[in-house]
Amino acid sequence: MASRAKATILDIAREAGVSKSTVSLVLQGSGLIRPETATKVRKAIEDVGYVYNRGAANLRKAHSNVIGMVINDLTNPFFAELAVGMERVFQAAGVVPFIANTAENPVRQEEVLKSLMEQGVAGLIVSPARGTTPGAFRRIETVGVPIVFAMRRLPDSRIPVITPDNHRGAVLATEHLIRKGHRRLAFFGGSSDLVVYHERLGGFLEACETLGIPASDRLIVEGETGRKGGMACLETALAAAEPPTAALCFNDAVAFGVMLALRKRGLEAGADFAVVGFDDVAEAEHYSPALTSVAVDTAGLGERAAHVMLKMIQSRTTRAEDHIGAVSLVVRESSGPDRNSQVGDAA
Amino acid sequence: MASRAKATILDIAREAGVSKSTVSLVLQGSGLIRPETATKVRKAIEDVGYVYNRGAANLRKAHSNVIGMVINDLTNPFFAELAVGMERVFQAAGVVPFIANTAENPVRQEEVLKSLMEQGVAGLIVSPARGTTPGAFRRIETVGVPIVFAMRRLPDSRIPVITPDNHRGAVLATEHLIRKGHRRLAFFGGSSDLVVYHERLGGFLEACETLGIPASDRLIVEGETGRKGGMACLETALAAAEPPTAALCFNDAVAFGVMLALRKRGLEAGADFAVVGFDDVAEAEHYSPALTSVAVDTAGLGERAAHVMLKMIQSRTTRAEDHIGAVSLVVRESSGPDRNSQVGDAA
DNA sequence: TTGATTTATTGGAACGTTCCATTTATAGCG
DNA sequence: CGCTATAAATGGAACGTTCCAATAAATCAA
Repeated sequence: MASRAKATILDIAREAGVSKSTVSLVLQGSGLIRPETATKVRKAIEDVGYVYNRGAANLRKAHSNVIGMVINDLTNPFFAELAVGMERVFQAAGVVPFIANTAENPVRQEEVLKSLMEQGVAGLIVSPARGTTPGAFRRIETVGVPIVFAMRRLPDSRIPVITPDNHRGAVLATEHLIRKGHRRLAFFGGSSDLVVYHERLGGFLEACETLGIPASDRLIVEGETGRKGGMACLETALAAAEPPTAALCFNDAVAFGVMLALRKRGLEAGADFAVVGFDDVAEAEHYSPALTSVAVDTAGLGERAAHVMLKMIQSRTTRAEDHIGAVSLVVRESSGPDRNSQVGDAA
Repeated sequence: MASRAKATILDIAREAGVSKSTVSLVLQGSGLIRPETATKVRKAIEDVGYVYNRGAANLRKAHSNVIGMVINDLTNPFFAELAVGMERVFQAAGVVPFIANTAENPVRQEEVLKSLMEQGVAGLIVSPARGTTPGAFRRIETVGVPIVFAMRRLPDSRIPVITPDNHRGAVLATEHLIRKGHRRLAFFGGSSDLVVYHERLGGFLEACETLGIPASDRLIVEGETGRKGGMACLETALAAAEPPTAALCFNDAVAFGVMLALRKRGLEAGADFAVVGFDDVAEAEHYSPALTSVAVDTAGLGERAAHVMLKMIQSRTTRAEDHIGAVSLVVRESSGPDRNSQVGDAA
């Protein structure tokens, strides 16, 4: 069964008693070949244990069927969900997505992108690593391979972006807290080298402004974007002279950290301190107390990104519109009313 | 800067005034070329916006630098951690891992494997989807591409496996529960089409046997391997005439589900019902109550798998030893003593 | 029958690399 | 100087496909 050297189209041709061209046609499912011949060829393919060499094929065809997904943190369930959404639509389109992880490391990202390009991908969907330099994608752009950014954008680049409406999400969440009677609010986590950070913080500030929370009653604590960062933020905040009674967190991971730190101090999220997260990962619903969070329809954004990519490939363009996904606030237990206030209306 | 058609080695040669062979040598970092020439060539490479065509190169070289990681469920943080461990060692070896998700779907797995093979991967690390047919990898084996299984094995295959010591882990966990005074024990979640299931269940049963828990006091509830499955298991168990007071769960996800269901009934894990998980995902430590679990050193297993793979590639063999990773029980809050028993010693 | 048309099949050049066997230039030695 | 040894650069064949143009075989119209 298993011949030593790997079988090629010529081996199949010999085995089936036809020409290599015929085999190639069969491989591509051309309707030009007589059904009986096709069957004969297919049998030969099976017999010699052939595996198609896409590299060789691409040498002639120029258009490959693989696209690269470059993700900055696979261990964040958020990005895994995003990947899953994309896969769904790519699979249907007969495109194979290869995922690569950059672990939030620009150098690693550079390597990964290089490798993907060398492999001849038809397109790239990227959630850029923090600290990506503005020129990191210029090379790829000039070559003409379509790129779309997912979830994160770079300061000023012409590359299309698929992202949730961060500003609006933050506004919704902040309004919710204020309506619950909170008057001293904090924004926890994230750092200003991320564009998303400015968008979310911007929404927070705007809502404060609109609903009359003076700057002196707002506390902004930058920090890491994981659980640890959230814990640190809470400690910092509670050490303040007039500590806040509620916080909007940069993302759910930070929120989980905050809740953890509260519990360590014998306080409970919701009753003693209101916490709102961002992203609404699956875990949020199952936490205790369940986390109020801004739902961004992660898988949906993934699908959208994939669609945009397919369209770009098809129309051989490198430009596309940005897409800002709708968001909604999912109110759960972690965002109770201010215990000292008598307002607390329903959502 | 950006020429229309994509630049090849010949364009560089023309630009730099050398032959294509020289360019090729430079590309491979050969020491045979004069440093000044190399510099000249490198400049030309930059100028024409060249991207290396690995497909064409592999046509001659036969050995590629990419390996495929095929993972059955990316959204399970457990597998993401595994992937991260692998990436660490591959990166150091100059190998690029491409990750593909099968979403626990054998058909999808088939497609993904085919694609990876066509791409000419040097090796494959696979955590097979549930329901994988025994013959699914025969094709790849006969071609001679090295495969290693991670975390899961197939009923009888000669493919090397990297897996934690599931049996021992289950024994440790079960002994722990019995020492805490529990006498009616349950095993929750998983199903018998998974080899892991039999290993873990086997450890559970052995420990029960050894420490004198009669079969009549053991309850085995199969179920899905996620949160939902865990919730269902608990309901089933509590409906029994003589419900168990403690459970070893197939994995942490099931355990989280059980804890959730307990909370819904106003019970607390640890105080009212002991719960032990398996895998010790990062989340376990941060849950409330913190989950007692069998730690399997996920990232370590990933690294090990990657090392085995590299060795196989290097020695062009398709065989390697299995590797059973050490496990340890991490005792946290979710596994309290039986409230009706007076035993409850320390770990 | 002949020529035109359709249906199946085929040879060969091209794709962008690598690598062997050569060639050319440079240096070393007596 | 001539000769060999070493260093640097090069041409050409090969890798496994695709696809165009060409051929061969079968069918049809007149």
